[in-house]
Amino acid sequence: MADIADACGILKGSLYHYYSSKEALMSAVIDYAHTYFKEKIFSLAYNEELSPQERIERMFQKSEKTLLSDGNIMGNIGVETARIVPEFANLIKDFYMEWINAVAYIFRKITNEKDAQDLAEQTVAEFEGAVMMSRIFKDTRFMNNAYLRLKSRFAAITLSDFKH
Amino acid sequence: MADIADACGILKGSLYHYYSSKEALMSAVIDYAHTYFKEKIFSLAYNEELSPQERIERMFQKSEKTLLSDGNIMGNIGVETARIVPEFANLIKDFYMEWINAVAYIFRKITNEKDAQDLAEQTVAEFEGAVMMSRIFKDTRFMNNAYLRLKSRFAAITLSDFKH
DNA sequence: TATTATGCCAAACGAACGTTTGATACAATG
DNA sequence: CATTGTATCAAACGTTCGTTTGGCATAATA
Repeated sequence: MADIADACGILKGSLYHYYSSKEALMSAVIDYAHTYFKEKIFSLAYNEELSPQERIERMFQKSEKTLLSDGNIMGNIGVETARIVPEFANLIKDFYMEWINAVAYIFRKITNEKDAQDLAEQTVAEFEGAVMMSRIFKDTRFMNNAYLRLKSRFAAITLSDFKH
Repeated sequence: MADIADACGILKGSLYHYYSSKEALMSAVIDYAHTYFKEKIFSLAYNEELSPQERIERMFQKSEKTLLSDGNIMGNIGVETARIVPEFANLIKDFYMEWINAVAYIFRKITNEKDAQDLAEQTVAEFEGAVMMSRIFKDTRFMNNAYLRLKSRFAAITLSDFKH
């Protein structure tokens, strides 16, 4: 709370004019990030004007950029905080559920239901792992490579004999 | 410190008989986990009595079991704590570096240097991401699937035309 | 046996934490 | 113009946190 107040240029106590507790503030932060991803990133999956390949590429390009500049809030909370404050666990779960759903929606354009779900779960997990490694090694190579693998995996399925 | 003392059945202050500070205790925990992985898991990579396929399978089977029963300390610290206590960042980095090196060593048995390194980085990142997702969704499916993918990916490369 | 070291307790310490209170300045509203 | 609401401050509150101190048994050593 002290750090946030400092960053806002107000005193610690003044934060309670806006939020009733630390947890309420945290919820608002999670909600903000969730809404941002929903509107700016997940929504790309359902933009029927773009090809499936374009959708998936833009989605993860934008995710990459956002996570690099603004940090990976959901990942941090998902790993650590949600275990201590169970109140947040479901918010995090919903976030990743929506992400996986969005990716699965795109994959369903090029393959069957079951494979699409598996590929979506793999894609999001792989991406999150790569983000974590990029942070640990201070090297975006992990993220970049995960993105390149996703792209070529997607292209390979598109070119395969599946007819939608 | 209070929680740890409780778990040990002693008073908080008595912990300072064993460790000079919270950070010293934390370092010992990291070191313990690192040594455990080094001796029980990473070492499998260099066991020349096993086939490459057996090595990689046992390695990730054991990792899976350990992370499930004892938790993913390195992942937690890597994501969150290391950012706050930079003292730990290098310990975490070393741990994952050794893990990647061990996996790369196995991959080098079945493919070239460059691909082995990339595949090792992918494998560890993918696995860590899957562990994270398994925790968030309280569902080991993510981890299991990551393991199955690794297995078949490894088998596919083994069967390909590379001659070592 | 006398001495030293070990493991732990009981109690307290100062700093940091999340939070509350009462006051103040200013803006908006009736 | 009087009143109400908004944004902030200064100060304090009670807890919790990591840590220190001094003492007391028991075990190990000389």
